[in-house]
Amino acid sequence: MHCPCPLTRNHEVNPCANCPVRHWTICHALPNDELAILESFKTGDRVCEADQEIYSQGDDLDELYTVVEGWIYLAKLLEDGRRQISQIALPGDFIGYQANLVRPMDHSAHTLTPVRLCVFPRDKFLDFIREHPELSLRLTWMIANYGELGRDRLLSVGRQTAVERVAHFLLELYYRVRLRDPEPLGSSIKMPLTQEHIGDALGLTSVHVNRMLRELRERKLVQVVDQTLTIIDPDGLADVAGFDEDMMDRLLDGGEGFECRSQRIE
Amino acid sequence: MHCPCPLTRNHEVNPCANCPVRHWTICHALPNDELAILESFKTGDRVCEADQEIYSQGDDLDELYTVVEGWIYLAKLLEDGRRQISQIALPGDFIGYQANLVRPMDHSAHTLTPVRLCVFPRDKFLDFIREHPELSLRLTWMIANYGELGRDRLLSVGRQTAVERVAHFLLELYYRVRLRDPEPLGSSIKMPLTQEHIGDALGLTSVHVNRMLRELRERKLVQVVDQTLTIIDPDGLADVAGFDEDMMDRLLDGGEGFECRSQRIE
DNA sequence: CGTATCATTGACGTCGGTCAATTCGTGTGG
DNA sequence: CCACACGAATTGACCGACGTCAATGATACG
Repeated sequence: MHCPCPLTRNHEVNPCANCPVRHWTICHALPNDELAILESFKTGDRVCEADQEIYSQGDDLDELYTVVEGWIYLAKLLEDGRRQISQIALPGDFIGYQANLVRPMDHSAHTLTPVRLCVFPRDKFLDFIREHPELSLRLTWMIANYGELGRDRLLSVGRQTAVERVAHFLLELYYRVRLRDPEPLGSSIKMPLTQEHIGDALGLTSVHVNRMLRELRERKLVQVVDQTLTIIDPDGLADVAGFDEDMMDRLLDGGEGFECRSQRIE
Repeated sequence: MHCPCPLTRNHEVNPCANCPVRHWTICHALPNDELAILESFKTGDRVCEADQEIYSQGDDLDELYTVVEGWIYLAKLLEDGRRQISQIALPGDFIGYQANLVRPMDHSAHTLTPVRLCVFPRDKFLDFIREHPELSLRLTWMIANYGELGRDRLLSVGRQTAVERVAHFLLELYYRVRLRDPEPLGSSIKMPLTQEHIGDALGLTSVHVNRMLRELRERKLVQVVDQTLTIIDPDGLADVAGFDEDMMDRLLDGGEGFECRSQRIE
């Protein structure tokens, strides 16, 4: 099974060298002159509309994706329909990966906006990775990173109050977007999420998310209007969110160095 | 900084070939005749008492550990002391790893019982891994697995009721222990956790955990007495916990095959 | 024995959920 | 151009799951 969206194979149109997310994803591990390695491994591109299921919990997926453009949410469902959003995937994120690649997917991926995906064949992936240690380390970096974000969220959902959770969530999103697009034009970003999405990410109902957003607005910390998130008072918000320095550093660490290199220098 | 427990360097005492967790941890990736690779990389063993901090949130750790014996919990703290346990680490688990190995630890590790750790040097770790692709893939498998367990817990904490959470937690623990020690002697395991630990793992108070344990006991599903967990009705419990087949499979997947091999066979 | 830790239980309070009504914006068809 | 439908946001009234506080046992330990 794979995403039903149309696949384009013309790599010429989007050579990896021009890829907008090159440095936010796995490919960052490759120097310019080795980019061809991934370019030849890549299957092609898929373009999906907003509000579409890329894969569903239970699917036997045969691809892996890098998000090139657009927003996606990853979610797990209980049998009666209760939903937990486990991650908001942004450009550069690598999705569809699981510890065991031959098992059915343990979560779903759903587009929030029109999306462009870079597609890799699943069955050859580990063999491919095995031959390229730098890619392997970079992959591990990314997977470990997603694990950390997940546990940050767990702390938030398990031990923070509703206002704190919402504040935390919005700040995290804000910095993740900013990392990818560091234009200093105001402190606003486009955020294509409904209050129900936010609730499903935080273990709250949309009604209560609404109340918390009102509170944050009245306290002049943050504003969400018309799918636009504006951070009015970053410090005040960080305060409510329980964001410490280290959390901030970790969020803004794109794995630049990235560890296998910075480690060498030590 | 490293764990203050005494370090023994006499590898002769515990050669890797006799290691009890050999097949539950990274080392599983190595065939017998290559075990020496890890044996020479290993720093030594550390033995810690119960109720001791192996490393703390904020520490600059210079080691990495495989749990050889004993139980450990990993936790994150908010500034005011609220605590979220993010993982119960059992023999075979690899702890201390983070996406960025040179950053201060984003969580703490605390022993629940006396513990024996297999110690690796942190600063040489990635260089070491880079040279051994099979280890690298196995590491990625483990890290990805921890991520999945974390997101399973997130679903539970975010979207399940208190009874469901407790049921889920106990079942997960039970199967994780059984995977390592598949003796069929009754359906009991030793579980060195207080009700407060369980609460901190599930976003509940110990008082409420107590009430839920009572309910589960009265419903004849499970019993916790004197640090011993007894599963009375596995199916009934799985029902309450919202455990599906796939979840079970995933829990019982030690990465045997493990994917890079089973993938080849496909 | 005195102290400490954990388990257990009851009384009561509150945070966040449920239900429902209203508004608003957008798109769509007549 | 207007009528209508639809989804999302917003708000109020009310409720219940879980937290808080406190008392009581039970067990271990020095």
